[in-house]
Amino acid sequence: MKISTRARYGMRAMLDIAVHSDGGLVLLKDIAARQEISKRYLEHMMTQLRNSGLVVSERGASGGYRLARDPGDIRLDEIFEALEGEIAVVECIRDAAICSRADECVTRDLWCEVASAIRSVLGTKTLADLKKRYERVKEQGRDSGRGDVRVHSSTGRAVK
Amino acid sequence: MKISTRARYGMRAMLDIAVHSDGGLVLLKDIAARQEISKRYLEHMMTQLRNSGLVVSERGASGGYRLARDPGDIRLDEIFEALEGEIAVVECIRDAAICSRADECVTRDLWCEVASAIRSVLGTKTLADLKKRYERVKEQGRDSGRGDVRVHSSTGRAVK
DNA sequence: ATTAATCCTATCGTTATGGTAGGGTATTTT
DNA sequence: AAAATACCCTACCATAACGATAGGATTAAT
Repeated sequence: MKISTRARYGMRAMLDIAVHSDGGLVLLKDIAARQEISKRYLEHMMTQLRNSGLVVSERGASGGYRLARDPGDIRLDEIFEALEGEIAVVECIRDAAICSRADECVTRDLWCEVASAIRSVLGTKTLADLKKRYERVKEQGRDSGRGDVRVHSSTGRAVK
Repeated sequence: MKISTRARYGMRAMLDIAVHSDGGLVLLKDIAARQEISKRYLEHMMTQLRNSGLVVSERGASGGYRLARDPGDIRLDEIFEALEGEIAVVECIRDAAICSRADECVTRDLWCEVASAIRSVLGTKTLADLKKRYERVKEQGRDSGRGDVRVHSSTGRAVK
């Protein structure tokens, strides 16, 4: 169970637009450069995001992308599902031959709970929240960059 | 983002063993028949579960499988990870070139939250819980089986 | 020895993933 | 008008994962 690069790159691209658009358009070229993602590959993700109505594009010279809505109005599960498809689906929804089995139903309920749990993380946050977090992290990195790194106990990651 | 058949079948197999072993061994053949899964295919999942120390097997005629531990001592995330691999991993954990970027860290934190959410569903339930649920559902099905089908409000599935 | 069970390994077709590429279309700038 | 710029559409490709099947090897009871 992994998160695809499409979802990761796409999420980063959305954040990048939210951060770098000052009301204007953001260039694919610039997103690709900042995020260190192949421009050609990122195009696909932008297409998916556009088809899902999360960004709008303008063509031609000095075209580019911008968010279709206010960052506070774009939930992260929308971004995720645009790139990754429906969250944690179990296919057996309308397969009566399988779903009539009580034990199958029990495990199916479990998978539904898993899907809900994911949605409750991504569905309660917006791009504005992510942007806020980004700015906080960036700020902290600036005034406490002295080389000492605190490590989070459970994840083993650098923290702060 | 889908849950693989391996995980679904394997979880059902574990539940099947929990339900049908009366202290003794459960035959692969019987699990496969009850769960309507190809015996040959289910073998693979049993191998994974055995290698993860969740079931033990006895070979030879009148061999079979049984749970390695008490059902109450087998967490569902253990089963899941045995079949599906580590939950919602992001690969960039020790890739410093990527992780030194503040914005990447922000999205990475998000994926970690997603993983935690999944773990908090599967890690707080045991096979004994699932078995209990199964028996409750089975019980309800027996004394209210009059052809009318109740539909679950949120999932839209038949409950009964 | 026969039988019945798990075990190991290989194979196979299909789909998904990650990524590249060529050429087309729209728009601005010169 | 033409060049430049930027998005857009479609195809392709290599690899890996997925779902499933199969042959034969072990192990142990009868």
